[in-house]
Amino acid sequence: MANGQQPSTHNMTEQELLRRESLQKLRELGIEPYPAEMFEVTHHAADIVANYQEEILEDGSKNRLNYQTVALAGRIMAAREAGKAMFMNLQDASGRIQLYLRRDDFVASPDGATPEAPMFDMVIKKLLDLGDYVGVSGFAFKTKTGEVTIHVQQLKFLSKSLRPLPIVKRDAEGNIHDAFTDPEQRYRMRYVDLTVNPEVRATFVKRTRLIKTIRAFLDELGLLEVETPILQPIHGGAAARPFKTHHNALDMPLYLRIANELYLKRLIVGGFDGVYELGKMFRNEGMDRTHNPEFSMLEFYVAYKDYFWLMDVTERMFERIARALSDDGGTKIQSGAHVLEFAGPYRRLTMFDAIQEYTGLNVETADESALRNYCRQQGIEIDKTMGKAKLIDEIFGEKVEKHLIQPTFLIDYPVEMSPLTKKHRSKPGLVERFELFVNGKEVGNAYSELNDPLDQRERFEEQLNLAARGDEEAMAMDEDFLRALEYGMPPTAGIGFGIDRLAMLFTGQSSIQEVLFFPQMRPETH
RNA sequence: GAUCUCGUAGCUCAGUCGGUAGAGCACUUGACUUUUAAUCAAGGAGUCAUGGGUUCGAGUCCCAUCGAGAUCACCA
Repeated sequence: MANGQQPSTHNMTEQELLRRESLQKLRELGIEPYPAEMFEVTHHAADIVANYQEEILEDGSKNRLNYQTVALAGRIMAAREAGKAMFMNLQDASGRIQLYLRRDDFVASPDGATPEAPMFDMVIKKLLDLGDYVGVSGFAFKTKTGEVTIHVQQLKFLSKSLRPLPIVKRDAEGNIHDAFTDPEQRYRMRYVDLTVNPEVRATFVKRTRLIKTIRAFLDELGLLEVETPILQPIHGGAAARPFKTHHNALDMPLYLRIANELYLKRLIVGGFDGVYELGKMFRNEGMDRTHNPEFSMLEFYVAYKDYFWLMDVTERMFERIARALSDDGGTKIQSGAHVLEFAGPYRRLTMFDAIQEYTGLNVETADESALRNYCRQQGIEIDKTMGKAKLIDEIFGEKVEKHLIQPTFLIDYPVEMSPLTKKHRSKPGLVERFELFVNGKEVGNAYSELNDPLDQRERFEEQLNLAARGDEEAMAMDEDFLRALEYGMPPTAGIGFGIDRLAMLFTGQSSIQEVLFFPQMRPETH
C-alpha cells in the first residue's frame, strides 16, 4: 500500500493468510521476497526441453552434452515432494520444465540457511508456494522416466504470490482436469487465465502474428502506415452510434471515431499513393459475442486502383495470413465442421446473382411489393420504412449469407446503402462495392471510392434526410471532407477489415472476448 | 434492449421431497532422495452472489437487485 497501511486481513481466506505469514517468515530469515536486483536468465524452458542431448557411455552411464550451467526464471506451477528430494514444474514465457531439488544440495546454502531454518526443509518445502516467481540455476539432465529436468543447485525468490492460482492438471493422455473455465473470471482476471491456460496464451500470440503479417504485407505493397484522429468533431465514415465526450479547453463536443475512412481519403487527396491504419474504433452499440464497444480495424486506401484490384490484393493477403497462422504453413484453416481454403481466386458473385442462386428470386426485375410479399411469406422481419435496397439486404442476410462458407466476394450493391461508394461503371442503381464473406460472416468491406465531390454532396444530403426521419446512424455532413474532394481525389480503392473478426476466424474462436485481452465488462461489485 | 439459463470452499463441481454444508484438486501436519494428475495417513477451510419474503425450519420455494453466459434485435 502506498501509505504503508496494512490491508485488513479479516476477510482473507485461509490460504491468503498463510501466504502472508510465509512472506513474513521469509523476511525474518533475511530472504527478500521481492528483490530489486535483476536475475540473469540464460535459458528458457522450451529450448532446453527441445534441445537437451546426452549420450550413453559404454559402461552404461550417461554423459550430459549440453545445458551444463543454466539459469531460468518463472512461476512454480506444481510441486511434488519425494522425501528428501522434490520435483517442481517451472513455467516461464516459453513453457514448462521440471525442476529437481535435493536436500543435500541446500544443506550449506548461502541463501539465508541457518541450522534453525535450513534452506531445503524450511524455506523451499514450507515457505515456497505455488505461483511464486523464482530464479533457479543448475544443470539439465534426464530423469529415469525420460523427462528433461533441471537439477537445481540454487534457488532465489523473485516474487511471492499471495493468492492461490487455480490448479489445472493434465494427465498422461493430455486430458485437462479442473480447468479454469468460468468466462467471467477468465475475462476479469486475464492474468490468471493466461497463467494457467496455455491455449489462451497461444490464441493471443496468433492474434499478434496476424497483425504483423498484415503489416508486412501492406508495407511490401508500398503503403504508408499512418495515424489519424481518434477524437473527431464529426463522426463519419460509417453508420453507427458514437461515444460522445467533451474537450474542456476548447469547450466543444468530440466523438470517439466510429471509422477513419474520411481522414484516410484526405491523405490520398494530399498526394499519398497508398495509406493504411490499424487501430481502434468505438461504437456505442450492443455487445454480444461478436461485438465489443472498442474494436480494431484495418483500413487501406490506394490511389489509381479500383475494387477489382482490391479483390486480387485481398486474396493474396488472406492466403499469406493463412500460411502464417495455420499449423502446417498451408492455406487451409479448420473452422468447426468446415475446412476453409484461402488460396485464391475466390468466388465472385453479384448480390443479385447470389439471391437468385439461393432463393430463386430475381430481385432485379421484382418490384418493391413483390419483395415485400416474399419477405412476409418467408417470415423475414420488415417494416414500412424499408425501401427496395433495404429489402434486398434483408433477404440476403436471412437467406444467403449463412451459405457463403468458403471465401466469397459479394459484389455490386444498391447505391442507397453505400453513401461513400462510386457508382457502378456500367450497372445503373448499383455501386462498385464488395464484401468478403467467410464462414457465413462478413469479414471485409471495400469499394471504388466516390471521388466526385458533387455526387458526394448529394449522398450526404440523402443521409441528412434519413437523420431527419430519425435514423440515428445516418452520416453527418462533413464540409471539410467535401472541400478536400473538391480539390481533387484521384480514383481510389479502399477496404476495411475487422481485425477481431479475422482473429476469431483464424484462431477458431466463436466469441470476440476470446481474442481481446480485456473485453468490456460491467464493473465488479465487492 | 427482450427472453432463457446460471452464481455453493482458492479451482472444478455434487447437494434428493425444504430438516446440522459435501467430493476431487489446492491448503495444513506427518512419511518417502529420479517423482510427474506422484503416492500414503490425518486435519483445516463456506456471509451457499446480495437483499427481502413464505415457513417451526431455506443452498433448495417466491420476489427484487447485481454479475455472467446463451438466443434474439442492432451492428463490424
